[in-house]
Amino acid sequence: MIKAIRGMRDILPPETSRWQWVESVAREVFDLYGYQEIRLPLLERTELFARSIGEETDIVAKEMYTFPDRKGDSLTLRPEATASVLRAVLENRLEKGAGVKKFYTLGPMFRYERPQKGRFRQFWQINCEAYGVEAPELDVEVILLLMHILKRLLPGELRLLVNSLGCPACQMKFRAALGLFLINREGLCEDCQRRRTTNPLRVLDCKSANCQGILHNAPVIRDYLCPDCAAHFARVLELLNRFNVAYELKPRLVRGLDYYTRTAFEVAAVGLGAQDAVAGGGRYNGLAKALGGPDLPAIGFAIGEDRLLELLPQDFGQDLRPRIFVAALGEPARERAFTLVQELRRKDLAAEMDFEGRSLKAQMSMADRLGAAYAVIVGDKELEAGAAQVRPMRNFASPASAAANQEAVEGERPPVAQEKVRFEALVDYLTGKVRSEENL
RNA sequence: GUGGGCGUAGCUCAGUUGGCAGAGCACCGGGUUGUGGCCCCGGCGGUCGCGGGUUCAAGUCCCGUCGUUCACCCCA
Repeated sequence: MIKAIRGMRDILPPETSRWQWVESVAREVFDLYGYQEIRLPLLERTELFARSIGEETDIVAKEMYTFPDRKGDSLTLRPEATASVLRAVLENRLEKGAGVKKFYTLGPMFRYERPQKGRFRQFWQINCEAYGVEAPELDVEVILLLMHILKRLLPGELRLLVNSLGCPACQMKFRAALGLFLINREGLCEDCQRRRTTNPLRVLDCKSANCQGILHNAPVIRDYLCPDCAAHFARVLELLNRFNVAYELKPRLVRGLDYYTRTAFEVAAVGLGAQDAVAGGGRYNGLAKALGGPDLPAIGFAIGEDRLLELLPQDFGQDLRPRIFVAALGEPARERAFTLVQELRRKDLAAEMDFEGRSLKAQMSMADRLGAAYAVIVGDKELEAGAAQVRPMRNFASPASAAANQEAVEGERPPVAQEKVRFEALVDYLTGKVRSEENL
């Protein structure tokens, strides 16, 4: 048997309905904040990611699905969406004009990593990007939007972590100071000794307790922010306070992509294991220019949809149960039932029936298992009488009442209010019943 | 890329010192010549991940390999 390749999984029903639910909520909130959807190719020129994410990052250096196409051009399955969105915006001149330009997109990303809890080689992101405005109000609006989506979906506690990474000038000063600090430190773990040269910022959020101890007196980026960056960050925090958004200042928060500037944030959740970041984002004012475009302020975030789904309660999702199950006995009745099912569906009522000529008992059992609200029974007797039996199916909701019922009637079938309804009136009768119940 | 755990029925898992491959759930049928939840009876269902080796005999021991899972690393 051929199986799915490593790190790639099938998302199956009923799980898919939970995904649809999440996506519909996200779309609603995006609408509310004035964001418009943009749909993008999954493949881009390798150069796009190398230049935007950073040659030295792990993502580019060892985690991309990169291969030559038939012509020999180097292509890459997108490892993230930001670079693609910006490319599309610049290519189509969407940044032109006054005001903030707001976009969202969602879909699969690809990274060649070792799979583990909450980490897949194909994973899904819900992505938000806003361009053209430098004001800290936009930073806050984007964070509010993110928290809005998450709070509508998740009952559990979320931690919003916030930091400022400054502008390139601040970063240069800070890197120099950090490098100086690290160069004389003894006792850093093996990884950090490597990071010291490859990616010094990463040393800051090493998980080793030992390293954290050593880093206790390390320089903090906040002390290296230029007056503009400091003012921007102060304003962001002030507004978060004003809107009662709980956050934690995390001076050591750095992000894995080189393009971030100023505001950086992350949302962590409990219950996800080691991969506890549900969403992350920040400002990336320099990226458009780095890609050969204009000077374009930008900010955005990505939600890890797979991880988000992991946190959702099991009963989240749409009700996919059919309203009506039509049980038929004998060939003429099946013929009638098939017509009835189509008529119900034309009235937008979910209806099902059996095509295999199974016993009435088996069909009733199917109706129950599918969760139908009503079973319609059609047999020779009903055809002759010109009226079908309509049986409400949800009388025995709880196992307790089922047991009580069983004892009460002692061997006899529990009394169910089963009605005879003439075929001509059946569709209207059923639509009426179901609609009135749904409005309760 | 590194380290540990685990691969047996559709699912969750048992399987003793190597000796006839099991249970629960699910599914199908019957208990009711035409009525769902519970209960009772019966049935279907297996390349024991794959390849090699040791042995009279391997799900069990050995080697390899693939997958999976958790952690490191990294990130959503």
